[in-house]
Amino acid sequence: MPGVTLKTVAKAVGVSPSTVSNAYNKPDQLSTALRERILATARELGYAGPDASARALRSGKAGAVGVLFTDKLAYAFSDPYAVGFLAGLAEVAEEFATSLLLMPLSSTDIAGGSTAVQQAAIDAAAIFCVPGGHPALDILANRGIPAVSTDRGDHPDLSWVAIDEVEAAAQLGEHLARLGHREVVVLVDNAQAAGGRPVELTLDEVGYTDCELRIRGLQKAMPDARLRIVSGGHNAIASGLRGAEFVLDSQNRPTAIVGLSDILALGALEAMKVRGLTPGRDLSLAGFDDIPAASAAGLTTVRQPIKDKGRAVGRILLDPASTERQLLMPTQLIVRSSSGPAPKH
Amino acid sequence: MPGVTLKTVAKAVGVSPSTVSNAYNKPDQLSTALRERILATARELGYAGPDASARALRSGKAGAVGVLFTDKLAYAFSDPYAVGFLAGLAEVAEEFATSLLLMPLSSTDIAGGSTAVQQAAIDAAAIFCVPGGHPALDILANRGIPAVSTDRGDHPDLSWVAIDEVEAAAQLGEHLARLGHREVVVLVDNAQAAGGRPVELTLDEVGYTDCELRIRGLQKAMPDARLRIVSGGHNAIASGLRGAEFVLDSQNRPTAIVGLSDILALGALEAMKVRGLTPGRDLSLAGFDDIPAASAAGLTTVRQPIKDKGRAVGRILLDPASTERQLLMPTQLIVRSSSGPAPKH
DNA sequence: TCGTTTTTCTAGAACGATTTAGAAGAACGA
DNA sequence: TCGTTCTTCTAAATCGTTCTAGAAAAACGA
Repeated sequence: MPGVTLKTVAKAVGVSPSTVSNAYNKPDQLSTALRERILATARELGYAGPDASARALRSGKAGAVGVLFTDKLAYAFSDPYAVGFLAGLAEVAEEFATSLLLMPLSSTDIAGGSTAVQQAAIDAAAIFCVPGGHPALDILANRGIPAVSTDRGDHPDLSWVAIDEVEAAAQLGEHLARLGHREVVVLVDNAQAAGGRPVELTLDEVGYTDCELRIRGLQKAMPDARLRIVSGGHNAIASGLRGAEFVLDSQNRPTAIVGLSDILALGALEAMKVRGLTPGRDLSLAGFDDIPAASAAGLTTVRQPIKDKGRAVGRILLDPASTERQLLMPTQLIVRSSSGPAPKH
Repeated sequence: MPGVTLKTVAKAVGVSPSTVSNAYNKPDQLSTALRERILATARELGYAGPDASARALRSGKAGAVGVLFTDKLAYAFSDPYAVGFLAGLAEVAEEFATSLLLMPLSSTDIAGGSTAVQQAAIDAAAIFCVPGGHPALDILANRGIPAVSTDRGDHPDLSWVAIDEVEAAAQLGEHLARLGHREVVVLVDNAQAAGGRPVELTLDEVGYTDCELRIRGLQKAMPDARLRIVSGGHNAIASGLRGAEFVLDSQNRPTAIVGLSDILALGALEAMKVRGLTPGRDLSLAGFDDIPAASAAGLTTVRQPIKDKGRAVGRILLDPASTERQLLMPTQLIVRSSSGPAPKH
């Protein structure tokens, strides 16, 4: 068994371990000749450089920021919105030669303490659409790991990069109200419905803070409308489809459906297609996020600068020069063909 | 300065550090009463559980697998194909409560030794479309980290999950040959052209093993055709656009363009649109991968089961029960409207 | 020439846990 | 009652670095 360590190399060259360490980390602390000799010997011995864990332990820097995602990791990748965030974050991470640690958020065994959030060797964390009271957040706080969330939290000292959810949703609500919609169904991401059949929820049951705020925004802008909240499962096309089916095949059809993400709205769009309903004429449909597919589908939606959001989170986390701790990003209502006047009856 | 460690807790409870460690890791090694007492005291002191780096150092397990991506990380997220791979991999990682470490592949400072690949605390690595002789691969090998590649390597003992690149491309080549195409341009991902103007390359200059193999496959199936290799930059829509512009605006237009990824082909599609060219009639266009957008665009392409590829890589890396080390995945030629008979002149 | 600064290198103590081997006491069967 | 087997807990070594303080040698200024 070899087990070539820094010590091995040091002995082979005939210097102290500190010197070998310096050869790797502080090249200006030793003569070039010696450094070359050390590096050469290291190569010869098959030494792959300082061990990552040991270095992390001693120096206190892991060289990675953690990313905490809603729900299952696999789901995150099926939403271009989440991917866009990641792309922005990755851009900054790359700039600072930092890795991104994607941690699964499995809720089992939290008490025992062997979740990824606890195991993870990270210097900081980006929190993407994680519901307010999630235990993982407490764990992070406990570990003293600086974190930036994509939702405005309750604590005034928490960092975030977010949008004004209420206002953004209100813009959309006004648009729909002006078009005469009074019967509206809001499609949300919800774990309860993940198993099989869609469920109708109350505002309290919604869970995600941002979803709740968006619904409040809609309510604010459409005081005369009846809002129903429905979920067909996690944030995925199929969930939107199921949720919309449930609604469209029921007795009291709404005149408008709002997906709280474009992905959900696109699922609803499929359900409409199957039933021969034309969006914007027979029924209005709107989404949230403005992912690329939304424009192709002619979906009315609320655009958020998601990649910028990712970049901003990255900057706060990694750039010492960045002093901003809380950032409100702009949103924009994008009206397309999927929304139109409510049909008279 | 607090610095609550395992020792602190041990002292507070009045037991040895080992016992506290066991309370977290081996609950059956101590009485339930004591364990509860330890956990309670830990909570009280604000101890967040065993330090990740220290644990990783001592136990030799980091609880994370690294992911090595072509080019810039940010680029990876703009290709649904890469994202699909990640989704499959994440699914398995989640199952094994393992995190995913996305490492930037910046090529600077390789000699010095402070690249992410060296810094990273990982147990294994997934290698996605990294060119054959890349230094990062040597580093991994040196560190003794088990790795699985998405390309068949040269070494017989390297693990991989791949497709038969030559055969897959040959299928497409036959299709085009049958349609009478003799003048073909192949669009490839290439760093040389990243700066600005598109370049025409020889087969030797292509670099990525899989790209090279695909071109060979095309050549094999179209022995009578003249193949030109062109790149407009990295793997992105804009590069495909630039590459196609270069080709379409030149003297000798081809009758068919093959993008070695759908993303590149979609870029070419845009260039065609601008010029009023109808795909499949004025000029044939084909891609590779079959990403979701390809079907929407009517793009002829070669489908690979990318999510399965990710899952398979994950299994080999994480599942001790998996014995398979080398896996060939099936591919399928998907003919859509973007390819048609070569126009006579 | 002699003190002073700079360069180059080293000793030894952390960093915060896990592991191995084994001690002390309780429980057990005869 | 005595030996044996569990159960419960501990002491000490170890993982592979980096860091702090400082020593030895070289270079410098006057």
